[in-house]
Formats: sequence, C-alpha cells, structure tokens
Amino acid sequence: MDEELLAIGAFAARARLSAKALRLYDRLGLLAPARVDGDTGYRFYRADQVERARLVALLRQLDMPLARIAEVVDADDAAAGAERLAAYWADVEARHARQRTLAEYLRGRLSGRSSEMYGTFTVETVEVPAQVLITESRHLLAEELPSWIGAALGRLEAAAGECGGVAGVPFVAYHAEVSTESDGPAEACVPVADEAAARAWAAGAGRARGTTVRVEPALRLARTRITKAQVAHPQILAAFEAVERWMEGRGLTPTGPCREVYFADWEAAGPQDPVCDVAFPVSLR
Amino acid sequence: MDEELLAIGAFAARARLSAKALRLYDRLGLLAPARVDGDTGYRFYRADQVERARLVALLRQLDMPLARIAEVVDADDAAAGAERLAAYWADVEARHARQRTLAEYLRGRLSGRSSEMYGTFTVETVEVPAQVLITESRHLLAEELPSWIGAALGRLEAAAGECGGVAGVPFVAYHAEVSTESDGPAEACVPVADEAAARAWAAGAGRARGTTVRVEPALRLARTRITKAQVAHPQILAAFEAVERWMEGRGLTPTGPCREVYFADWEAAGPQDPVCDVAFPVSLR
DNA sequence: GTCGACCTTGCCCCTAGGGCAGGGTGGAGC
DNA sequence: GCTCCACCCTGCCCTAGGGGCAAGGTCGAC
Repeated sequence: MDEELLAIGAFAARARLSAKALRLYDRLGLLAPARVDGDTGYRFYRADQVERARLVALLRQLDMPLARIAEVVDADDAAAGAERLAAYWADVEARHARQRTLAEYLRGRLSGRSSEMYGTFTVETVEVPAQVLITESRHLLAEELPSWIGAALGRLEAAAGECGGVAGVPFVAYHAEVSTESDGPAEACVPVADEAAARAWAAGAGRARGTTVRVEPALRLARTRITKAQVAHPQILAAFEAVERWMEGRGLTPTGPCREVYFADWEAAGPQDPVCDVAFPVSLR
Repeated sequence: MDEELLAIGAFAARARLSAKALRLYDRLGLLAPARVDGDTGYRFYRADQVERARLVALLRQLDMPLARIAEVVDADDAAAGAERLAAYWADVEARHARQRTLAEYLRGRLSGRSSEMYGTFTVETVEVPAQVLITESRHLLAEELPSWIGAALGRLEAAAGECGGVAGVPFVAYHAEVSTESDGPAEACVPVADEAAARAWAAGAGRARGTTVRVEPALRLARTRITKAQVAHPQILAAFEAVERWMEGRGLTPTGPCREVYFADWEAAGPQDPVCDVAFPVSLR
C-alpha cells in the first residue's frame, strides 16, 4: 500500500504532460493527485495514475475540450467512452469536410482571375404574380439545410394536394443571412391554388410544425440560374454575390429576403442541369 | 465619390460578420473603415469593402488565424493569396490526418477490453555488448520522424563503410519523450567496427550535420518486438507502454533513453513482418 | 422634444495552458 | 550544521477571437 508516490515533475514526464497542465486538471477534477500534502501543498501521484494521464494527453492531441475528455475517461466502462470519442470525432470529421469544401472553393476563386468571379452568372429580372403560399419555417445551421429543404418541400408539396394543388414554383426564403453557419430562419414555401383550403389545412393537420399560410404580393425578382452542382455551400454564395453585385450596379436594393427557387425536378436532374434560381426581390419600378 | 457609406451594423449584416469582430479587425488593421468620424468615433465602410470582409469571414470559417488571413488578403495578387491559403490548408490536412489515425487507434483501444491492451506484447530482456556508435541527432516533430529515420540511418550506414563496416544493429534513441508532438531530440545510431576510423570520419566528412561518435557501454535492454505495421504513431505507443508496464511489474526503472532497434531489412519486410524492437535500457543487475 | 435604434469604449468572461515572480522545501555535498 | 540547487507552491498577466453587458453618446423619425 505504501506505493511509491511521484512528485508532479516526475509524473508529468511519465505522462507526457506539463506540470502546469496537471495542476489545471487537478483544479478541474479531471485528474486529482493521490495525495496532497497539507502543509506544503505538494501534489503526489500514484504510478498507476499514469495510464489515465496518458489517455488524457492523447485525447488532448485530438483538440478535444477537457469537459468532453472528462466524459470519456469517466465513462462507466471503456465502451461507453469509446462511443463518446466516436461521437466527438464524427463532429470533427463533419466540420473538416465542410471546411475542405470551402478551402477548395476559395483556392479556386483566388487562383482564377478575381474579375472573372462574377462573370459566369447571367442575372435577369422576372415578374412574379401574387401567390398564396403554404410555408414551413425553421432555424437551422448551414449543414442541416440541404436535407431540411428536401424534406420540407416534400411535405408541403404533399399537403398542396389538399389546398387545390401546386400553383407555382416552390422556393426557400432566407430571412436573416444567406446560408452561413448562423441559424437565421429559413422558410420553405409552396404556392397553392386554394387559399381557403390552405388556411383550413394550416389550422388542422399542418398546425404541428411551424407551418403558416400567407399571401405574397406580386413582385419582381433579380435572379441567376445555377446548376445542381452549384447548389451547395459555399459555391452558391458566389451566385448570391453575383446577384447582389448586379443589383448594386443598377442602384437596386433588396426589398425582401433572398430566396432559392427550385423550378426543376431535383431527383431527375444531373449535376450540370439547371435546377435553381438564386433571387432577390427588387422594387417593381 | 460621395459613395454611400455604411454604418457598422449595416456593413456587418452584409459581410456576415459581427460588429464586434469588425471593431477587432479595425484595431488589428485587417479591415479599416473607409472613414471614422472624429467626434463620435462612428465607423463607416464603403460598400465595396464588403467583398474583402466576406473573404475574411470565409477564411475565418477555416479557423485560419487573423494574422494568416492578413497575409492572404494583403497578398500582392490573388494567386499569391491562393498559394498562402493552399499552404495553410495543407497544414490543416496533415494535422487532421494525424489526428484521425490517433482517433481510430484510441477508439479501438477503448472498444477492446482494456485489460487486453498490453497482453499482446511479449517483453524480454537481452544483453547488448559495448559498442562504438556513429550517430546523427536532430530535434524534430513526430510527423517528420519516419522520413528522417530512414534518411539518417541510410546516411550512417553508408558512412559505416569508412569506419570498418556496420558492426551491430542500428537504432534510434529518444532523449526526451517517446514520439509525441514535442521535439525532444532523436538520435540515429549505427554501431561500427573501427573507433579510430569513426572519429576521423566524424571530424571530416560527417562534421556537417550534427554527427558524433560515442562508445556505449554494455547494457541490458527490456524489449518487445513489433511488426512493420505497428511502427507508426500512435500504435507504437502501446508497445512502449507495454514495456514500461512490464518493467514496473519487476521493479525496474529505465537507466537511459528508450530506443527503437531496427533489426530487419525495412524495404523487404511486409506489414506483418517483425522489423523493430521497442526497448528501454535497464540495470545490468 | 422625445423615443427607440444604433453607436462608442471599457470591462470581464471563455479555453488550455505558457511564462514569470516571489517564496517555501528537500536532499546532497561539504 | 550549512549551503546550494532542484523542485514545488500560488498568483498574476498573456495568448486568439471574440461574446456579453454596462454606461453613455448620436441619429433620424414622429
């Protein structure tokens, strides 16, 4: 029982950690010394604590926050710890995949002539008549957008059957920011033919999940057409910026939230087929 | 010229940044407002500064430090910026690859029965006679180790021809920590037959790059044998830990730096062939 | 005039420690 | 017994990139 105790320096060397880090882990309760001398405050560790300390050190090499490390090393059994580690790592992989896409996009953009940046988008205006819309709104993060858009428009198109049928082109409006990591509310919209039926639907079956009915007045859109491959973060930002720039050049400012208009059959489209208009409402002149 | 100026809030919304971040970037000189009112301190930005601000925001999404962002956005031309971005991203990818390997290793280790962790290594002792060594030392990071080990041992084995030939098994000694990200000096060692010739070589041709000659006294090693596939960070750590644990169980402590002994022909070995002993010097008893 | 929205600076907070100052401790050599 | 050096303690300030809040100044609209 009189196991040999290690002072902090010796323990730090064996655990491949700094003494400073060990003091921090002690304070946070992540790795408490086996004994602390009451007079001197000296910390003493048992040799068998090295294993836990090394595990902490390795998890830190994954940039895992200490709070999550505590969840892993304090898990009831190693398998539960492995699960938490796997969950953390899955988050890291997802973030890395997003960042890699962004890095590739930015590298291409900086490598190309930056004046060409907006040249490949053709912007035009189009007038849209007043429409009755059934909508579904949610706050969500950029990476949740693609799957949510598909699901929400699918639900709304199904519901449109009860509302006189789909009477126009479905779209998604962004009420805060254009698809960043912030969670500005997104609103999926499907035009329907029968306003009264739509209101009845919203009051009934659709009431469960943030659905509404609203009438959108006629408006003019400045839009540019993009392909299925371009409908992804961050490539799509270039399209938004192209439209904004075009508007700026004509002294126009947006009169409402920007939107993505999905005019084609998503499933049937190939990567190079046009499927979507990126658009801003502008004044009717 | 009387371009419309944007106050910080409007500019922040268009750039998808927070006002706080913009104040920071102003203070750091990364993104200075076009005009600052002398009386009120209000910052005003030109609309054409949005482009730069958005680029900064996107680069921040890559977790790029502001100092490196400045290098990218202030590059002489966009291509130079693209190069700096590519260099940064290559670093990120390399680090991520290392972390992924580590995460997989840890997940396997936590998923398996942790008591089996050390069971697969057989540790034994062996006595090594005194040897004359020609050595090459360097500080380096874990990811540089594999290529450096190959190159350094190759150079030393070539030089051994001038020193009476290779008279033992080459190894690498770690004088600080076992292959973490720290840069504890590593020392590649090749035993040679002729001490006088070795000293002459070290004073002459070998003097260029941190080479020395030393005589290592006879010692006893506690070692375990691993395969080529295991000679990689972090799997190899399990071998080091197994030996340390074995020593601990016998009341032994290391009497010198740990080492990796490469006894086989690396090129000819397959992934499952034993190629290396992981060893600690222990007292001769 | 007044209200609310917007802007300013300044301060404290976060992570995971690094570095240093000032002072206490412990063992080894003399 | 004395001294020296290595080791240890706490506490404070620092990092990067902001978030959040408080106290107070400004601006345009009604």
